[in-house]
Amino acid sequence: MPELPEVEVLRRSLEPLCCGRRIDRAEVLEPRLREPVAPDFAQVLTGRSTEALERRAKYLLLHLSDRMTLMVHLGMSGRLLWTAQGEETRKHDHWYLKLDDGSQLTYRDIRRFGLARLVPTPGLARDDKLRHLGIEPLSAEFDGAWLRGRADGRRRRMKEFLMDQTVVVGVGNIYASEALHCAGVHPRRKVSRTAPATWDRVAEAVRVTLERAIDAGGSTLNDFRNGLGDRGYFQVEHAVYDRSGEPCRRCGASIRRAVQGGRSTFYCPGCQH
DNA sequence: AACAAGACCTGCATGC
DNA sequence: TGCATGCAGGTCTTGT
Repeated sequence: MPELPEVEVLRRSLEPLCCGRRIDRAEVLEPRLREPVAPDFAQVLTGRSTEALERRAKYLLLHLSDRMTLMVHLGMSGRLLWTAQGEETRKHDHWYLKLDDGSQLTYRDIRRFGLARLVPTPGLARDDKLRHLGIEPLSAEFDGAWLRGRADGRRRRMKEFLMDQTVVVGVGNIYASEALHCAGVHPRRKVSRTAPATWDRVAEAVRVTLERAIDAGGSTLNDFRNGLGDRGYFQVEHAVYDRSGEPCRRCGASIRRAVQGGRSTFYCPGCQH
């Protein structure tokens, strides 16, 4: 579910609600996430205050007092939900924080592919999850020349290349398909010897696609919600994702589904080359 | 070294 | 109604 736009939408919705508060209480209900939630999770969090909520790639970084950061990844089905008052916990609620205004931040994740890890803030950039991450696609340094430099001499295909988090972060299965359609580039195209002008189109398409998705509140296929439980609406603007058999809005050809790297890829055979 | 395939987990849609 | 199969937004490890 959550690629860069969804995580950014979540960050923006939560930031004003849960920063600048004291954590009165924390509780872990189910520690078995992708990696076990640390035994001292609740104890470390309790009493600290929340200072800022940052996003790096698909990770949320809740910076706390006393140089501690809570790093959260939503996996495929994770949600962070803010409620003005404490709520009964439900099935698949794995941990929650109670803040000093009576509000509550709950982590819910049906598939438990998510992650919640406490990391000392000074060493954050060297954390093994963050250390190898590539460039932020919405940063000023991200452009066609940068992508081309990373692709140099490789035989990889375009879609796998864009989804490689050590190259550029935040692009997952939906937005790789969408951005490549926007750029008119076939997902199976090899990255080697791709013309500079094509790289410029790809980089611009990634940027524009992600920004539009953020503006639309992200894509809600099944379960994505922002911090307030609201759906996103970018899925209705999808050009190719989950539209196999439907006509391309640009050229009218029938959208195709293929399997690439074990994942569904959607593309238009008429206008992607 | 690069790449595909499998693993992790639950729920849902589909077909018999 | 039940049961079996395949599929889902992401990493991470294993095997070729």
